[in-house]
Amino acid sequence: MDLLKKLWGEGLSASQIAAELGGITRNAVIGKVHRLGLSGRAKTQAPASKPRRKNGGGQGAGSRPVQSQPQSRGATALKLDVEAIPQAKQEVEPVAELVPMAERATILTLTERTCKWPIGDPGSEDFYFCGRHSEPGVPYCPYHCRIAYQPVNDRRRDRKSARG
DNA sequence: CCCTGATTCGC
DNA sequence: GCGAATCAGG
Repeated sequence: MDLLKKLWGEGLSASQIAAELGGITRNAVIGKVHRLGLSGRAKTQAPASKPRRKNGGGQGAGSRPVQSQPQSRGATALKLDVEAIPQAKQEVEPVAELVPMAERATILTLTERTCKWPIGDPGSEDFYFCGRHSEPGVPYCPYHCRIAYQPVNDRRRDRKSARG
């Protein structure tokens, strides 16, 4: 079965699907979705009267000088090990997590550049992802990067010293 | 700025 | 048929 069709049906965005499938761009996903005739989703643009190519009479799309752009588009697969994240979190002592509602992310809104640090109990309604900006390809925001990549021993030492 | 889908068009 | 480039909207 076409995973693409499935995911699209699930309501995932094109970029999310592209990341999920890996190796393809969101353009490819959209293009395919269109060809499959699945495009009609929660249409954001009802009026189909949107003349593209403000260029004029040229071939707007196909004739751009693609030269210094071999494949460094958005083709990077997300490949986020979401399942591994909660486990890593267990090693972290209760951090005072507090992400503004506006910045929070759900599994559906994570992208290459959103922090995927899980907050709250997975499965609960209070569960969400940090969602703050991270460098493209980097799973966490700077703040959570420090936590995530900090040696476990360091964290434990930190805690032990508090006991006495 | 970042993201979204839509469209066009060379391959 | 595929997908990159481009566009347009949020």
